[in-house]
Amino acid sequence: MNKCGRKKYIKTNLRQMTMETIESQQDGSVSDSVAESESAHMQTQTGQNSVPTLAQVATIAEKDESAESEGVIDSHKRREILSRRPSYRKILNELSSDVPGVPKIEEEKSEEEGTPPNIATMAVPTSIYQTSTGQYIAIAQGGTIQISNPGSDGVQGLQALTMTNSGAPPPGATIVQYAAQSADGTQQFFVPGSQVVVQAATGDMPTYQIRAPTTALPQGVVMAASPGSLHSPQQLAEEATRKRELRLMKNREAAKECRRRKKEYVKCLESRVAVLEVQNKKLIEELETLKDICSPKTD
DNA sequence: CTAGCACGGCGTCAAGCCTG
DNA sequence: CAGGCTTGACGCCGTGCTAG
Repeated sequence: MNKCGRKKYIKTNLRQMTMETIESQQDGSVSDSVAESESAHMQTQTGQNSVPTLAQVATIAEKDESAESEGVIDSHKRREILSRRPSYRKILNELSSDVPGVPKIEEEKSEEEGTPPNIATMAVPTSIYQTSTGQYIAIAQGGTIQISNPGSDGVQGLQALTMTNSGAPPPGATIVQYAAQSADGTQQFFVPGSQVVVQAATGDMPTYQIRAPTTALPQGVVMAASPGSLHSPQQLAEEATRKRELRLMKNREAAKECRRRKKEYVKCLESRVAVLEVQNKKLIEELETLKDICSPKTD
């Protein structure tokens, strides 16, 4: 087994091993909502997609281990076996609803982070962005853009703009009318994910690049200013590339978030294991005490 | 010092799930 | 049902540790 394979094997079985540990802790009297919720999900999924039960997965995993030691791995088969566990967020949230003290994974907090609380109370925006000059841009429902300057005692300098295509915009044809002037003379508009859309150098058609706000290095994403007017094969190819880059960027962020949730989930399970081990130990001691009481030695 | 190993993180793909 | 979201799997890379 090469190192990568070993690593992947460990990673693949980490969750399953954790679940087996917990399941061994679970003995009817001591409820374990993690295992319950997971097995519940398993059962629902088994009905739909023939996902094996925990025992089946364990058995198959053992077979996998032996097969892998021989260097024969059917990754596709393993994918099928291990595919589609319930999401960490779902499990943890169910766990937190069952067991007080278990932290919940927030739904989506990326946009709330870094946004002053007083911004949220001034309107009902669908999105809030921050410009390079520290201003906040709130895009309200209906396409109205509100621009504000954060002051020491609240929000100042509220401005409102409308998007040129507000109303019934064609898909993907949003035109930003507000931009901030950056140090290098380009105009920037901030988008979610701590990145900026920068107006690129002049050409036949205005283009935009997605950059990190602190650096001037483009990430190779070129956005057409008016996708609705694409006709030539080159433009179509650029649009396809742009869509792909956007998808990759989103998936990159999603993968990061997923890993963060996974780590949180594993931490939660580990702490739960620790609690249950203590609980189990206490129960065993109690059982021994009761045994001694019920069957005193006859000397 | 260096090769080898273990481990963690990241980007990407693919497939299932969820939701409007 | 289409499109977005979620997550397992895989390959790659960087880092730290250790034996030679």
